[in-house]
Amino acid sequence: MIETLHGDLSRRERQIMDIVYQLGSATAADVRARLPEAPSYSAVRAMLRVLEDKDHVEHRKDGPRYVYQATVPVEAARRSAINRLLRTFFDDSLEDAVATLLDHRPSKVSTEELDRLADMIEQAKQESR
Amino acid sequence: MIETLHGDLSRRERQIMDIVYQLGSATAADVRARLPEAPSYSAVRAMLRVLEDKDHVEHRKDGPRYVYQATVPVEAARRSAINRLLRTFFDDSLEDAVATLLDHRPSKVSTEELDRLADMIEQAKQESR
DNA sequence: GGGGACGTGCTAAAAAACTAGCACCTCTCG
DNA sequence: CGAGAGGTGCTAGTTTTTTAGCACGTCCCC
Repeated sequence: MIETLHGDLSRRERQIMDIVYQLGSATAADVRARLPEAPSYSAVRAMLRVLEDKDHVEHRKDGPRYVYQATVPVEAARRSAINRLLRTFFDDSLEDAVATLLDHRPSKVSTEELDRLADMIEQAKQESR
Repeated sequence: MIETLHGDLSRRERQIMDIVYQLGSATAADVRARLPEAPSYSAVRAMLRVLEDKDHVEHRKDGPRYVYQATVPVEAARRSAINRLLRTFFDDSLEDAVATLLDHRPSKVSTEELDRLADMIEQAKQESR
């Protein structure tokens, strides 16, 4: 059975986890700065504590302050997120997903980038042989 | 400013929207059948009504029953979801995302599929010229 | 035609999420 | 040293989400 990592997070919790993953590690202030319609600082801390309770993040001390990071390594979280995306929006079709990706940000996809993508695919072919 | 479509959904609402997008259209019973730790049928209906209030879904009648579907077309939702994924987990790097995709499901990526992907990239190159 | 299966709308209440505020701790630097 | 700036834990309250149940409508078919 496919279990969606992070599938049971509340709205705020999800927003916070996104930020934590994006930043790699973050203090309560970092998180608050990026939170849409940011609540009180105190509220952010409380939620980080809850997330720690639920084992979604952990903290280390940096001087007086806590620096949080996800307990689940970013690679695993990526996979889970991709799985969800593919399943929800692309009927599990890798091809369709890549098509949308390419189609999606034409300005940002440079020729060099396309070359590297082509290389990656070529290499995947070699490996599957 | 980047606005994350569906970024303000509650936990259940998000789960339901995922199902609605996945199925294309769905009745309350359909949704309930796929909902993790499914609540009562009645609860599901209530939440669909709330989602309709918020304009995230709309319904049409099929005989006696309501068939729901997302108001935001699936293409737009895809883009939004992809944006979020790239930003959160791949530092907006298309390349890294594709790399993870390829790496991700080796068994399911057939040679034929790789060929088609290569074609797509080739075509993107042409167009960017 | 009428009973059952399966719909719906609505309401009220339990549960979860979200929030602010207070008391206290810990660094920094004049 | 000894404020002050900026940390933290906790607790209590509000708001939102999530839920079940009831009253009623509609279709099907025996």
